Amino acid sequence: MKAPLPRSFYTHHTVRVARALLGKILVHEGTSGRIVETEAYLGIDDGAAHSAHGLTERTRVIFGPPGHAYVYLIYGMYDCLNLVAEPDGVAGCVLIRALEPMDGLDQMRWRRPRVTRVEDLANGPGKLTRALGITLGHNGIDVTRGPITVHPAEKSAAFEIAVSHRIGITKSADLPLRFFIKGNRCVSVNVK
DNA sequence: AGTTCGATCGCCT
DNA sequence: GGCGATCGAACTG
Repeated sequence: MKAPLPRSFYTHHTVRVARALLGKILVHEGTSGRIVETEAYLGIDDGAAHSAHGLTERTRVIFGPPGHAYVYLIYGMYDCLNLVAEPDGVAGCVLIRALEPMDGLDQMRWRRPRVTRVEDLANGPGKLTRALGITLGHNGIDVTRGPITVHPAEKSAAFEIAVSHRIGITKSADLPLRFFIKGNRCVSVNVK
């Protein structure tokens, strides 16, 4: 396993970070997966972003230093993982939407017992946090240190990046801010 | 203090 | 393809 991505990886425009995260490896306590789908949530001119209404207790992490985890509860029951981008003081984060499971398949199956196909273990933002054991308790942690970390791929594999509008939002719905590995079987939904 | 509604998922038809 | 679960943040008054 290579060293975690350094903070400088995250200190860029959110779109650049969202694209660069594709193909990287997300790790938590013996479970891991290849990131195959992301969405960018911008600090300005993005009504869908939680940071759109400014700095609050909830959005504090998004405005903070890059390379940290923003985890929030959606629909009262699912946890969603974001990685904070942009310099300290500037809002912007990347929602991790889908993983291709790699290590710790037994643990993932234990946490998601009704799933039969490997590609269904982590092909959604709520599914991947459940599969890897990521919860609200991880909000604000530094992913350059752990226990959640992100690593370069062991060997570089060529892939094509596809772009679409983001999934499940109503505000700023047409912005092309969803990025995924074209043709990957673990992408959450087929939307173009 | 009450209401609305969401960056989802899985079960039902 | 439709819908219920489940709860907290943000907004209304």
